Amino acid sequence: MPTTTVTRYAIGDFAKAVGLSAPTLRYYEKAGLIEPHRLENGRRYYETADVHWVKFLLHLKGTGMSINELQQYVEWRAQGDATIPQRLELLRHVKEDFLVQFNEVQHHLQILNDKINWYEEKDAGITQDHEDFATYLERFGHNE
Amino acid sequence: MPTTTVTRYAIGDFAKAVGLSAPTLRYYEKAGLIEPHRLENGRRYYETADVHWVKFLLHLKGTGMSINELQQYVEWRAQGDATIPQRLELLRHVKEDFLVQFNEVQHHLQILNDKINWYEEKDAGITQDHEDFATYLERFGHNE
DNA sequence: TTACAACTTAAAGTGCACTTTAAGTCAACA
DNA sequence: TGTTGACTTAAAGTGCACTTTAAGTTGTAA
Repeated sequence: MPTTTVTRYAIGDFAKAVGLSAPTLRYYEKAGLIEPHRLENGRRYYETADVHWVKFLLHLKGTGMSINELQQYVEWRAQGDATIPQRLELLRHVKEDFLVQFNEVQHHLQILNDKINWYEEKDAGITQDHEDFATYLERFGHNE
Repeated sequence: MPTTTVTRYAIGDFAKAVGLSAPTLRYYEKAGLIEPHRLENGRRYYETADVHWVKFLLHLKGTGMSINELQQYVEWRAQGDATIPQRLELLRHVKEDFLVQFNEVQHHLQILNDKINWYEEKDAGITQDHEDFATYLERFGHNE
């Protein structure tokens, strides 16, 4: 007689598994992003598939999606394959916004790096008569 | 008799020049990040150097520095070259945090891209009997 | 069996970075 | 000369994503 064991996570263990707090999981649940199962005593439990789902949500969130956008995505998902075009459009839009931000942020890093280098040169080398940061930036074509 | 003209920006024009709102500029000023000059009638005015300064602040902010960290930076800056080591340490720390975030975010993008591609294949190709997203990710070694 | 940790809910609180409002002064143009 | 728009201040409000609190129930180890 074959048996299968399915891992059931209590909310605290699940929280550790996905790197969120239990209150945050309840908050996401209220927002409609997660639908845990319940034991007979009313306590939530989660399964392995839920771990993957939450981790995927966190990836989307990490690309800049708000809770509201995630809600929309999840809603469409619940409606089945007919909403795949909508979901694709949403994700493509998220990606476009992401790439814009990504480029901006790389430029911010460049300036940060330049400033660090400028301080290092100023700190190590000839302190007097040192060119200012604006002039320094120009030498690399890093204007503004 | 030589004369020089210095460009003076009223707060509204300055706001446009740096891409912030006038209230935000007043907010930054209260936080100690900007020190505009004043006309005799009490109105603020800004000069070209202030444009560069605010843009630089926005670069730092864009790397993840909070208003509080910017305040600390500005405070040290006002104390002169003796605080360059502290400023360097702060900026290096900001950079480290940034790079961690940057790597994470690139991974988020990868998963987003994978999901978009998965939808595109599912949408265009053989809809029935399609492998699930987790299996799809494994094909590329993009686990989780 | 007792005590303590983990769970349940609803509601209020937090932190950040602004944004808006209110009430008033001032400047520039038709 | 009047009226419109831009400025001044202090204080209150907003939006987002949680986090904390309060009051109670339940499961587990000593």
